[in-house]
Amino acid sequence: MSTARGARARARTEVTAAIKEEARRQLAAEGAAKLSLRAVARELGMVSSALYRYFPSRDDLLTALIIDAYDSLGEAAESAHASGAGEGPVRCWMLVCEAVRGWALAHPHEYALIYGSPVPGYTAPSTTVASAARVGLLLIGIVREAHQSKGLARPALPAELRPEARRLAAELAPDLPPEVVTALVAAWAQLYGLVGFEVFGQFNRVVEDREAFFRHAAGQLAHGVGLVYPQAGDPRG
Amino acid sequence: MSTARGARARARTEVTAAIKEEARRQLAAEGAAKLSLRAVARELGMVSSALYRYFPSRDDLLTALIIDAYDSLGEAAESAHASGAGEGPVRCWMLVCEAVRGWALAHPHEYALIYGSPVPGYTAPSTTVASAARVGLLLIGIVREAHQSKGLARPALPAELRPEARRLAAELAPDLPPEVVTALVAAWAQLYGLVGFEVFGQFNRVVEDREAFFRHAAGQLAHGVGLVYPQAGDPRG
DNA sequence: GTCTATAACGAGATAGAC
DNA sequence: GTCTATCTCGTTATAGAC
Repeated sequence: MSTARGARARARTEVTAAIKEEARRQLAAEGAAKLSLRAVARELGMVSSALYRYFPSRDDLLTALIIDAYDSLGEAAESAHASGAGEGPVRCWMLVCEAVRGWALAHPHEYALIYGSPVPGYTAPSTTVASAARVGLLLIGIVREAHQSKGLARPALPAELRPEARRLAAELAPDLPPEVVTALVAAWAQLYGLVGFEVFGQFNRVVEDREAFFRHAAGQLAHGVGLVYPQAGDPRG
Repeated sequence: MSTARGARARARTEVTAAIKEEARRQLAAEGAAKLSLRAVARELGMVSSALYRYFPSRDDLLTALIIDAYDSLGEAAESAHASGAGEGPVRCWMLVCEAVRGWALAHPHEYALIYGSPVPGYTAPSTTVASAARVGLLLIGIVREAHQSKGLARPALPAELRPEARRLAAELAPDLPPEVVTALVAAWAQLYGLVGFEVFGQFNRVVEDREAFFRHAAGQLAHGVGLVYPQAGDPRG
């Protein structure tokens, strides 16, 4: 709010950061279900009641961690996307998918927090949706770029799914063909299936070269939504 | 072991079942992380130490619940598969996928137990692998049937993934083409991505007609592993 | 042999008085 | 912000009923 932030505000953000950092440590050790304000306070040498000046409840601390996790993942995906600017939609798709996987492997407990089992007794407030949508918006943007440069095939769509496809397109990307939006939502879920299986250990003793495996599967997902490698002499400027 | 089981053995299995039932109730209410032997015992009117006659530790109770969940899912998938006998591999694939989804929606907490975030401090013993493999073996069997009746296309496979594909085929299904086995493992993970997103609420306010959406996505997965609808005059007897 | 009950341990959470 | 009394937990040792 003020350009020259006072020492008070600075101290507050520092303590807030320390609380979240310690909470993330506990998340890794005990899981989200056992996250306790008291334990965080003890570890920080504070008294539990003091924490309530920073987070009104345990659930608010959880919400803050969830938003941070979504934003951290979103930033990783966005910077990967930016690094592929001008190299075409397929390349961007791959970079974003690999960024999601890389972030998840580097932050397995935060990944579990946002894409794993729901925390019993906790329901995320709508405050989280903006951060949660970042990767999805990025994927939509990639497909849109391909669509505008005519680099997008039309996936098949059975008649029974046509009403739902129209709904999805109207909700998420009215400028894109409904078949594409539908395929994109499916690919989105499937991407997290691949990542989740690797992060949660389902690929242990099954898949060895997980990076190559993932690269191939992510490429197949791109194909499924209609992304194709740019033709020689493609119309894009 | 004995054909005429005595009253002792019968009582034992009954108490064991009651313990697991109550544990499942707690699983739904509080999550696996907070599953407590004492609470189970209290609810059953027993004393906590008595439970140790049935389960040597809390982790063993958890393991039993995990095996039961895998077996329950496996049975659902297997009976769906059996119901489609003679209707061709694509039909069987769809039936199994829909059975997995149906079971997961009917048992969300048990689904979270086996395919959600790992339980902190718990690592599943190798006792669980046989039950955990049932759905996977079913999918392999479907693909094998298609392969034997020449109803299987060969998916693409980049050179970089060829060694891993050979490893996977040797491990999981030496009689099937490595490209197919690789695509199958990817489809397997992607299937659980679709199911997990629905069960864990990621599709809330996004996908409305989830059954039709899933059916289509599962059909695309079948296509991805090389399954094709039987041709007119297909060579299968 | 098979089970349940009592009691206890060490560790941690929790509620409330001060 | 501190202290304490009272909960919870997993687990074990022991004793006794059937």
